[in-house]
Amino acid sequence: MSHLDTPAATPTDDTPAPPLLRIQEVAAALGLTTRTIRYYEELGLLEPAGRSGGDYRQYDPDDIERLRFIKGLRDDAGFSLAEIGQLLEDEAARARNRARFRTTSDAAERRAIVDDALARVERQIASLRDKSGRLTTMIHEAEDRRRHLQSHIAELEAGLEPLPHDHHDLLPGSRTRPTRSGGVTKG
Amino acid sequence: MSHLDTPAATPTDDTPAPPLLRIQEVAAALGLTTRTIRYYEELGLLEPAGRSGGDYRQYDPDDIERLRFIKGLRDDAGFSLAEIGQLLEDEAARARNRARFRTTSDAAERRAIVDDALARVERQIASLRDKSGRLTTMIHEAEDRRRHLQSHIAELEAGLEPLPHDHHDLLPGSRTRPTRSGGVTKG
DNA sequence: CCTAACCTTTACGTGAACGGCAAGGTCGTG
DNA sequence: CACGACCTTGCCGTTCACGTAAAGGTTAGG
Repeated sequence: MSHLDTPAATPTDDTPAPPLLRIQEVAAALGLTTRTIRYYEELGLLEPAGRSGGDYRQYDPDDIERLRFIKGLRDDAGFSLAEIGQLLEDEAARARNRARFRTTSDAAERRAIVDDALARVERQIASLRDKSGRLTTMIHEAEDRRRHLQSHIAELEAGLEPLPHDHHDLLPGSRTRPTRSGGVTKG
Repeated sequence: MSHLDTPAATPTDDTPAPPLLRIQEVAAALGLTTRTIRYYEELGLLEPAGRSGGDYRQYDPDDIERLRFIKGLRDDAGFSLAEIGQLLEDEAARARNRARFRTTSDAAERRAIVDDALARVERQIASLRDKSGRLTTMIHEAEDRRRHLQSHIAELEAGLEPLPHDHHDLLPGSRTRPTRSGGVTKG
């Protein structure tokens, strides 16, 4: 066993000892700030795998995954941190349920536990699908506008008269609208 | 009031004179507050169709549509009001372009204007699709978890031994996780 | 052992997105 | 014309999601 490529596995322990990262390494890897990560911990969204002798937070790959998931819910799905807390709490409940599941042998209770887990996951899915569906509607509306423009371009390319047919905006804005020259920057 | 259901169209004007609403009626119809609507106006996101003699804001159906669009971008897509301002500014640019379009007869310029409009709309679509795609990914992950649970239930219903096969979490959380008993409510 | 770079907690500051109140004006119905 | 319900602007307060600085402890390298 001279060609060991993984650091040094004690003979009595064959688990590869996961690499523990410090907070800034995690932050850099995920595009977050250390403050943000500590804030999420303060809210109870995650807890680092461990602490060093000098109380340094130590994060393992699971922590990274969890943080990546949180970031996804925040950026991609646009959930508030409170909502994310709910979703994660459901996950935690699932984990606890699995533990209980393994320690009981009552068939009915097992059934109840799994049913509960299923209900939780389906709530998550419904929540996500709801958002996705409404987003899709908005996309379709935008695509309608694009289709309209493209047919307009086709007319131009054919060298036709641009008869002012109904150009049906999905957004009003025809009647002289706010100039918006300054942008949203408020005073 | 008599049985006049549409206000009163002056004989010289055949456009049906759109119904003008006051701010609270609009707010109630859209599930917003009057404060929110005024705030959006302060940010330049919209401007009421007109004012009454006593400076009351008056909103027409186009305004309602615009507000509904804003609310959609905020709630469904999770955009910030600044981002929404950008998207609306694109819309405003489209409107201005249409005006320019109708006052020019230079084919090349017309082409340029429509091309610009198309580019803007495609930016909007890309922006929305990006969000939608990432959301869809998250849905698939959740569905994977559900499928797994369902197969688990099937096993139980068949009365099988629950051999602890790989239950592959997409979220870690196995290693004793934060209790989260208190919720996210911060002190 | 010394030092720079990193970490810790504590705490106050900030921008976004409103909530809510005050002081006064307007609208419409009796 | 009175009166209640609605509106106006102005301004300060609040919650969320962090930013940032202070005062000190830890870790890795020379």
